[in-house]
Amino acid sequence: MKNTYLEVAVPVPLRRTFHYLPPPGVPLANCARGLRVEVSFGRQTLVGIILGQTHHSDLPADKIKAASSLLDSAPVMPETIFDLCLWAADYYHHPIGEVLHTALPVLLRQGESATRTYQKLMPIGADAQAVGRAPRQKALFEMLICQEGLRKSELRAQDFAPAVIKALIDKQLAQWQTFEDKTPEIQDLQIGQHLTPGHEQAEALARIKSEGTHLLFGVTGSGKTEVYLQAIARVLSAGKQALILVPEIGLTPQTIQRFQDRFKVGVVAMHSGLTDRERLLAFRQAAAGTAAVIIGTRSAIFTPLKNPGLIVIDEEHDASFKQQEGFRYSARDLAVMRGQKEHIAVILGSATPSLESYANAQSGKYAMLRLNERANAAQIAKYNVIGIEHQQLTEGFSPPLVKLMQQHLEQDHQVLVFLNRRGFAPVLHCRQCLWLSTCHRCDARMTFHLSDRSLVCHHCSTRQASPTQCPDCKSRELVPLGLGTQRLEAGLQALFPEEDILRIDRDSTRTKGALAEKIAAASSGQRGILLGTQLLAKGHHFPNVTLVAVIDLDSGFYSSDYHAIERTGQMLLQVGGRSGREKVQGTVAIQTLFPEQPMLRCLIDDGYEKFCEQLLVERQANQLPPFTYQAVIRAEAVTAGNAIRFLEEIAANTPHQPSVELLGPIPSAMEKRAGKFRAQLLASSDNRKRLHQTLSQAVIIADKSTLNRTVRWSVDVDPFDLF
DNA sequence: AGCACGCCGACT
DNA sequence: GTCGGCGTGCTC
Repeated sequence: MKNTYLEVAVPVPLRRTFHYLPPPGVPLANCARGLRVEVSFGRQTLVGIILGQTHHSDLPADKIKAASSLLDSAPVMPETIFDLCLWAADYYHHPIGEVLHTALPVLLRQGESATRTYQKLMPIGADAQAVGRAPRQKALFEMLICQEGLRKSELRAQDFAPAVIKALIDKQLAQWQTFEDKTPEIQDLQIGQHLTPGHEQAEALARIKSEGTHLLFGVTGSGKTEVYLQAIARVLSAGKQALILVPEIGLTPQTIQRFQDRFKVGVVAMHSGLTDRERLLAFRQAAAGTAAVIIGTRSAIFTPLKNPGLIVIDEEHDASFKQQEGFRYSARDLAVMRGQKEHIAVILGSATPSLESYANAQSGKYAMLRLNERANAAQIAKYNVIGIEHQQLTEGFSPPLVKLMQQHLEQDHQVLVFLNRRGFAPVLHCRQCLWLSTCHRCDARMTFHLSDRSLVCHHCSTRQASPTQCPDCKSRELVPLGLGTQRLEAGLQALFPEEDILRIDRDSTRTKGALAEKIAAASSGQRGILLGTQLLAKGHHFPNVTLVAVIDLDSGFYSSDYHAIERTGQMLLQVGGRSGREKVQGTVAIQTLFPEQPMLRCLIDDGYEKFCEQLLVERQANQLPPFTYQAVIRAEAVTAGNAIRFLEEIAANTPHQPSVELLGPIPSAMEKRAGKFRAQLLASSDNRKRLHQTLSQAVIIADKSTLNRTVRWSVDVDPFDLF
């Protein structure tokens, strides 16, 4: 009779599984797929997951260890999530052990029980005579029999001394047994009052099927959230659960509150602020069906649901849905795949959908649901492009912009000034010898911060005191070059001495709660100037802002990465959505050196949809995604040249596939970052299957390379950007 | 990734 | 003489 081994995925960065014998005393039949086992692996003890059983192993039988213990009696995740992980490991070419690991809360990775358990003291036998004469022991024993065991809390309530309990156990008349907590049934949901849907919202709701992916393309203020809420209410009334994913920046207490207000009970949030214990609790509640609505960020896509009904991805274009290191999955794409596996509906919502989702909706792969009207008659922002080629700028502001700002302020409105660059100036410069403040760990300039007169590298966070004289020529003529938010703040102070100015960026919101506080102050403010970075561009609405000023568009619009223009277009529309309210039209003023840039004109004059169409034409002409598929192998090494050499080895040894192109390797746009030299190899093809075959082969070469000792590398399928 | 083994430099 | 640097080999 041949040996049967367990095939176990272990959390190590190895693209293979390991064979173990069942734990001592555990029958093979109990070692089912999806159960966790504790195994000794090399000199360490790890928690692995059983993938299956096999009769074959390349290893001699005496080299195969037995697992030390079985940790579950039921799979830690439902079959569908398990399958999703297997699919993701394959699709993203990432080690299966690490993928399964990321799908579990930390405490489950460490071996904690997946279900809530409690201990009960159970009687052995039923013969009260066996107790003898001890009256307390006899009373306890009789009570154990008629109550079918007692929990610790019940024993305490009945005042049984520990010595009495111990005596019964010693006489072998009672023992502790572990029971699984019976999870309470889903509470009676009280769904709050819905708003009356507009006709577009009603139509969108009517078109949401019980299965399939839907793109909810709704302009800002068109009431996407109300559509989500009512779609969720529908699945809840059918006794099912809903999973909502929001961008990292969007999971605010207000967002959670909005769902709680509508659904009263059973709303569970999964955010970075939770402790490991709280995360496990949320995971169990979702898995047991006691949580009706689960709201979370990227990693919540792996949350098991007992009765899955709907997945919503809000702001589906947002970068935070793509993990940018290690296991580089897209939670949005996994959501679509999960929806297929669980036969439930997926709603991707955005005012500025990603090109790929838009294209999928146009081709009919997703159902397109449009919301074109803003609720309560609010108007779409007006765009005002200010060419600054021939303008004399004062601290970054052109005269027409200053005038415009004055007008809005005089009407007691707020003005939001947007610049995606924090600090005072992006570089410090010596007038005498042309020295520039560069970072020694990165190929980048160090940003000058005036508040503490420091130089900070925004790529590796290196901070040093700003020199008072040039390190090279000792001249004292050091001047800050360029604009950052701190400098704009000073400039605005001089231009508008009477106005309140509130700066909101990562530097001004370091301390916990500072961001929420400033946002609240900004939303309730009556008049004045708000100034900030990306932080301000997302999510929050400022009802009294009527003018948004984009100080420098050009750094985003012109980039070697073809994704940049799409992102900048999304940003322009998103900042427009921050402003205006009922009956007051918002204005977005944009300063640029190229006011006639065709794509900018297209976005402003014809709208986001035409902008997408136009970009898709260009992408098709240039054979770029979504018309082709891409993957990047990224590498970084402390030693210059090692990353490139490693990728050259891969490029040279990976068998060529028809229609698959390998481009590079090339040094990354910023070759040195945080002391590491970085390079990348781009693979692209119009044939997804062949691209993945190539990647599989490339990964084998990479694993075999002797350079991979000193090179850190990862595969990035469907990269979000090419830097 | 960890973790151990193993062979060459500056110190109690 | 040792403590410890990180090269390389392996993990069922």
